[in-house]
Amino acid sequence: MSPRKGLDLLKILEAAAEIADQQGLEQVTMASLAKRLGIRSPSLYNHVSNLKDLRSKLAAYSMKKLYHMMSKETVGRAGDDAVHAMGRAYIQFARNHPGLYEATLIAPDHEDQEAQEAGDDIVNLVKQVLEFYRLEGDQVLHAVRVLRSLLHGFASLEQKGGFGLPLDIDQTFEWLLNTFVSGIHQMK
Amino acid sequence: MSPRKGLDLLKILEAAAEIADQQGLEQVTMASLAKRLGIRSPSLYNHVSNLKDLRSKLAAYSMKKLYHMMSKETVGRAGDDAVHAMGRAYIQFARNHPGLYEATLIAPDHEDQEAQEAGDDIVNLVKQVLEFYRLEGDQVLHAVRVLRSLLHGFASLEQKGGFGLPLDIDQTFEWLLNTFVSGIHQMK
DNA sequence: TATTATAGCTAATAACATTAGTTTTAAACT
DNA sequence: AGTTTAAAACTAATGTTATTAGCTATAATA
Repeated sequence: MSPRKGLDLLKILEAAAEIADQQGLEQVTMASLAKRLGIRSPSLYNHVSNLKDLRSKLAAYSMKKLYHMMSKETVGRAGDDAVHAMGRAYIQFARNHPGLYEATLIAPDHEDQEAQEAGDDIVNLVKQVLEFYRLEGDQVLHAVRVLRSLLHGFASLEQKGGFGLPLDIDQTFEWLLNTFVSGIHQMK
Repeated sequence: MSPRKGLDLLKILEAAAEIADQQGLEQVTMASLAKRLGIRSPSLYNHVSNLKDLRSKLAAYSMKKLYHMMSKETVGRAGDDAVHAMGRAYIQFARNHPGLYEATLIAPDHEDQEAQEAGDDIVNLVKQVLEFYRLEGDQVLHAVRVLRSLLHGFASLEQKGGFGLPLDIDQTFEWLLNTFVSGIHQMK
């Protein structure tokens, strides 16, 4: 009836994001995405070069959203308070957007400039928050890695249902953040 | 020329494990596995009921191997020493068997008894190691979750190339374990 | 108004998982 | 030893996927 829908990359990624969050990242296929957009799957190749490219673009899209969430909650805060706020924002994002969170972990294609940058932005944000503690030399970078490991590990295990035990999960998360900050203070 | 090869589930899983470690978990398909075993893919259905079942069985297989590595390195050790040894064993496994490590994270099918048990074994092992610290009440369970989060987060990020920075990764890992144990001591 | 780049389309191919139905062999039982 | 049988292999076929090639129509531009 009407070729030429007003499709652009953003609308495509939003549709992909919905599928990912509702049905899981692996359900984001050229076929399912085309169906949701009301077009035939070969038409998608006018916008992305293949499935891998789509996933890479979705990764960049997701990381930007995550970065936005994290930075929004971190402004006006510092030290332990900022670490807690940032951590909660991270976990909240993973809970609200399970599919997009998965997408943030897609191995960053070294070709893809945009995905690369989005990842760097997040690292720099965390680094900025941890500057507060005035760690020496490389210590800040180690701390960034450790905090990322904690947050990602927690989010990933929670998402996969890895915490089978009937024990308050939010309490665990507070415990986790406290462990980290007390570890940081110790390092000095 | 010769139907009736001496195939059994173990040999099939070993072949699947090789593919996973060499080419990535997503490359473990009915087609590639059959080719490696020298049979046609429909024949695999005499041993597993479908691809999902194969992946679930591979998950159980992987968790058993991981458990074995971890427990082997933990006997005869206690406290901080045991935590470090266990942590190193975990990371070593993820490095030596990237595909199998991915497989340990396959969402445990609630049907699959064996995968369930293998997961419980690991949790119990970690718990046993942390009993040393004589934490109160639910604290041990929180600690188990936090340690798992740390280890998994680190392994996963390292595997995905998430630590882009040119900074010694083993040093980060020591930092991580130290943070954890110092956090634990703090909790008491 | 004529041109052109592009966003959609259909048709076709190759890879995959899976099912149905068949053959063959190794073991189990007369 | 000879017969039966369950299981492990097979071929053939179906449906889904990603992807490429080539066609068509339309929206923007000249």
